[in-house]
Parts: sequence; structure tokens; C-alpha cells
Amino acid sequence: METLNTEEITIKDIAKVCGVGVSTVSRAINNHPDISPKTKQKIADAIEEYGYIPNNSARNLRRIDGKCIAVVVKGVSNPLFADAVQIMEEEIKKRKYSMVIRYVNFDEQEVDVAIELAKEKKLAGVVFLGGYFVREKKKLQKLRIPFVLSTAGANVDNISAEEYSVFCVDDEKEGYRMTDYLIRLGHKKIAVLSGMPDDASIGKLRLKGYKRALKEHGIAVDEDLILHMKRDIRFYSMENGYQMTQELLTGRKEFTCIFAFSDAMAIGACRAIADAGKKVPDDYSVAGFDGIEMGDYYNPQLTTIKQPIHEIAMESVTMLFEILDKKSENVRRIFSCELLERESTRHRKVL
Amino acid sequence: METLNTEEITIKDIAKVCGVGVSTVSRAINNHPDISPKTKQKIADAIEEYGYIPNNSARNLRRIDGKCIAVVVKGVSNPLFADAVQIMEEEIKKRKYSMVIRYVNFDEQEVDVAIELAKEKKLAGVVFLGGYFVREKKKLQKLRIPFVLSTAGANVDNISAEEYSVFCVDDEKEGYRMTDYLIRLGHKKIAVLSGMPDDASIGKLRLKGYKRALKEHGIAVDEDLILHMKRDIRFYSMENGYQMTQELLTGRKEFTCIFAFSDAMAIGACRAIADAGKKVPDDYSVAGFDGIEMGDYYNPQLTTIKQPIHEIAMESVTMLFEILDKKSENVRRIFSCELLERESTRHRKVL
DNA sequence: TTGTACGCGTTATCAG
DNA sequence: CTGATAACGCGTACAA
Repeated sequence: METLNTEEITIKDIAKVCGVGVSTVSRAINNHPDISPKTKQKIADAIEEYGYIPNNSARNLRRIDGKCIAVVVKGVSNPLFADAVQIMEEEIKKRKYSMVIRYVNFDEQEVDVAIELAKEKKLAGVVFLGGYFVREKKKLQKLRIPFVLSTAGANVDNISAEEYSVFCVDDEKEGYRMTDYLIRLGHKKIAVLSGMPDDASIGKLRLKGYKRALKEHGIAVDEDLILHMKRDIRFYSMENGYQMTQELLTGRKEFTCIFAFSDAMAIGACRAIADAGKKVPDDYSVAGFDGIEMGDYYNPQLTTIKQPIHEIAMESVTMLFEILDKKSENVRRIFSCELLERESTRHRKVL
Repeated sequence: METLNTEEITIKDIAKVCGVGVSTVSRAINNHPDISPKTKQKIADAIEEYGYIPNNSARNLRRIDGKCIAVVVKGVSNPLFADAVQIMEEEIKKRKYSMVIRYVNFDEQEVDVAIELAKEKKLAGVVFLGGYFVREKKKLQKLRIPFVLSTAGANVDNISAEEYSVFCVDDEKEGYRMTDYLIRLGHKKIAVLSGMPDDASIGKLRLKGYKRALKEHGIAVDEDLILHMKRDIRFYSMENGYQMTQELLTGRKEFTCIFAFSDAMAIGACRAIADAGKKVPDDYSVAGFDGIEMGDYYNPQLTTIKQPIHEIAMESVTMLFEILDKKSENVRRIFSCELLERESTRHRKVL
């Protein structure tokens, strides 16, 4: 039982080696102005030589203002968010803040994570990317620092007015837009791959838009054509889309078209159709939602609703900083999507 | 200038409210055995009521053994790693450890990140997922805690013997395996979408295997058919594959087949071929590497080298814990891949 | 320009 | 079973 381990090197060691006080080393590390170039260099050399790395826990504990923004992403697997994160990182760095990303699973509470992080890192603000904020008001109040809701299912009924800063698309409108488009292509029996049965967020809204479009065109809503995601499969995933489509194909319900509430599910649908020996768009049209990069590369290229993720990301961060600087109150910006008409949809075959 | 903010609630407040000492609260929080159920409940209630959340920085600072494993992932976008991370999380939780994931970009130093994290969180061990460990020996020595290299380009010449625990595939062999397969399909002019020109890791090894296969079949290596990734585009991405393939298609060099060193690049190649009005596999065969989920769903389904990522992930964590428990020395396990023959490749057309 | 000393919130130790 | 107290490593008033 020897103690041959952990001679961890601290700021004191560096100070001792350089024959200076710890505060001088601290100043050197944090680029304070009031330090002579000579001592600063000496300290830098010692740090390099001994491979000293400051302990972040200690720093965070002592620090008042971390100059740090957290981006809390719900759903690692959403490829849409990869771009958003990158843009946010650039914007945050541009303002001399540091950024910390935290990915949370669908079964985790993003607000709890943020609250914990805020304490730990002395955050200046938080960007919530994705996630639903239904019945989270109380929790959000416990988060004492400014935050924005980005690409969140936040135009939900529950979250009204200017309580929060929200940057998102109008899921109802976009659900309508796509459905309307599909109907104009001649489709009447449009199956839909939607969210969870108890979804109260984007899935619910897109579905609402779908139904409204049908009604306006005088088409009855057929509940049998509304499929819900499986709870035990990753949400909005290819596999979930695949499974739902298989059910459709083996069922007795007729349909000519599938509207999936994510591009990933649309791709799953395409594969299921191919596996059944049918063709997209000849036998069935398939449309997605999101505008992920893969939709471009897929064969056939996916017809979809493209979310302006770049603008959303940019605007979210910009506004967060304006709020931090007290230059702005909460705002709520709804972004318009673009309907990309591509290869996976076509006019309904006239028999 | 009022001070109307941050009445942050700490462990002391809870202690005061409950009429106990802070150490008792600490014990309650950390589930220490030596505490009466009654006080424990009282404390739990107070925590609930006041919404107290412990400060992680302070905890980490004081804590000796964090019972925490870090997984450092190089390349967020690699879909292969999503599965691996999930498996690792399960295994780590099963052993009552917590897990922290950190995604690093290609231009970041994963070892530095790990060293910093180790100090900050008092880590027990680290799993490096992806990443190349060429000329990193000195740095890895500074990381004083046990670690394993998983799916790393670690069977590189530079990293020899049993210095580290390594879990990976034999990239040279698998590069050979695929090339050999393609040659047996009748292809002689096989273009390859490889890594960076100065790659010293997986890209280099797969290329080595490719060349060896050609030579063994008596086919001369044509350097013009060896394309390298663009530095300014995300590595191993669809876009990178697309660009390289476009160059191939517009160039004067003949080829009948493309071997891409990632499935993503293979998909990019398929799209470029489609955009040029050609067909896969009728006009060109395309093969990938990795075995990502998308290869299953893509149209045509991708012929590829499937890495046994589940086994690699499982084994990596298992061995890390054995090393932590001093039950094992460093090991080096090479996993064998599976060649999935699917729709994107076919026999060379006989003209 | 530099050094000393205190405190951030928590856990480990030790004495009751 | 419980409480007081000393660290943990760093940043920052304040003194020099």
C-alpha cells in the first residue's frame, strides 16, 4: 500500500518554482494586464515545462461570472442540430465567451440539466436546442439566468405570449403546407408518421396542420392512416419510420402517399417500401420534414420541409446576448420553412 | 445597483433549515449508510422544498474518487459512435459509476481534453473513442489514470506492443478484404476515396491494404485513382465523398468502381454518380467502410465493411474496469469485420 | 507590479 | 448516528 500516485501539480507549485506568489501566476494564466512581460513569460515557461493544467472545478467554484454559455441539446442524433451547434459556437466565441455543449437524451429533463450546469459553471446564459417545454414553467423559473428556446416545440398552446424568448418554426403551418402540397399532387389517402400518441409538442402541431389541410380540401380524416411512433424505438428515427410503414403496407388500408414528421422516418419509409418490392415515388410518394443533409443525398432525393436552421441558430445566440446586455426583452420569432419539391413525391397515378 | 440576485441555496441552508450539521446533509445526499432514516427523510423533504441542487464544482473539488468514467469521442458526426456510447453508458452505469461524455472536434487534442477532465472530475478512467494517437505518447503519460483506446486508428506502426489497451479493427486487413472482394467481382480500375494526404492512421492503413490487394492480383497501383479528402470539408463526410467523386467523373481517368473509406463518403459518391446521370451499381460499383445504419436504408443498400462496434464498445469498457480493479494488464484486441455484400456493387460489366 | 490571506460549496476525517 | 472542522485549488480584495 504505497502512495506512489497523484503528485498533482497545482498553481502553488508553479508559484514556488517561479519564486512568485500564486496570484501572480493566476494573473498570468488569465491574461490580466497588470503583470510584467518578463514574469509572465517565466510563468508560461514553467507551466509548459511542468505540464500544469488548472483545475476547472476550483476555477468555477471561485468565479463570479463564467463568461460561458451552455447549449443544451435534446437528441444527439438529430443531424439538424449539428449545424446549429457549430454556428452557435462560432457566434459565442466571437463574443469572447466560452461555450459548453451538453447532449441530453429524450428521457432526461433538459431544464434540470441546465440548472445544475448553471450552478456548476456559473453560466451567463443557456440555449435550449430542441426539446419540448410543456409544463416546465416552474422549473424554468428556477433557472435564474437568461435563456432562449431554440427550435423547440415552443409554439405549443401551453407556452404563450412573451414569457420566454422563442425561436422556432410554425409546426402547424408547415404541417399544413406539406399536406396541402401533397393533396394538390392529387393524393387523398395520405398516411402520416407522427409523434408519440401523447405528444403535446411538434408532433401534435404538425398533425394539427395535416388535419386542417385535409379538412379545407374536403377530405375526411382517417384515423387509421395516422400512425404513431413506437415508444421503445428511438424517436423520429429511421427504424421507427420503417416499422410504421411496414404496418401500413401489411394493413388493409389503402394509401398513396406518406408524410413523415422527420426526414429520418421518411427514409425509413422509403426502405420499407423498397423492401416490399414497391417504388418511390411510382407506387407511393413519401415526404419528410426537417431538411437534413441526408435528404439531399438519398435516392430518391427527399421532398421535405426545410427548417432554416442556420438562421434559427444565429438569431438565437444573437438575441441571447442582447438579453444579457439588457438591450432587449424577450422576443418570439417564428421562422418560415421552405418546401423542397424533390424526387420522392409525384402526382398520383391515375388508374 | 441593488443586489437583488442570486440567493443561491447551499448545503448550509439546508442544514440550518433541518437543524442538523452540514455533514449530515452531505451524508443524506450521497446515500451514506450511517444516517437514520428519519433525518434522511427530513433532509430529502427540505431539499425538495427549497429546490436545492448541489454544486458540482465544489463536489468535484473535494471528492477523492469520483467513481466516474469519461468517454472522449473524436468526431460527433460519426454515427458509428452513437451506438458505442449507448452501450458504454449501460455498462458503466451497471457498475455504479457515472459517465461523462465529451465530444471533441477533429482539430482538438483529445488527450488534452482528457487530462483537463481528469483533474476537474477526479475521473477513475477514460475511454477514447475514435481519434488517432500518433505521436501522443508523452501526453498520454501525463494522463495518470487508466484509459483504453477504442476504435482508434491505433494499430498504427507508431503505437506498438502492449503499451496501451487497444480495441480496434485491423484497418489494413479490412482494406485488403474489401479491395480483394472488388477485384474478384472483376474490377481492375478501382478508385479510392481515402483520408488526408498526410494521414498516418486509419486512412493510411486502409490504403495500404488496398495497395497490397492490387499487387497480389497483379494490378498496378494507379496514383491518379487515389483521391484524398479535402481539408476544408468535414472529414469522412458525404460532401467530401461527393466532391472527390465529381473530380473522378470529370477527369479523364477510367474507373469502374469506387472504394470509399467511410460509408458517408460512399453515399456522397452515389449521389455524385446519380447527379452525373449514371447508375450504381450498373455503371459504377461503390463500396464503403464502417457499417453505419444508413447503409442499410440507403438506396442501393451499401456494400461495406461492418465494424463490430457493439463488441468493441462492450469489450473496451469491460477491460477498463478490469484494469481499474487491477485484474488485468494492458491488452490489445483486434476485432474482425464483416464484409456485407449488398446492392451497391456488382460484377464488372463485360463490354 | 506583486504577495498574503480569505472564501467559494462541498466532502472526508475525526471526535463525540 | 451526528457535528465541527479542515482541506480541495483557485481568484481576488487588500496590503505592500
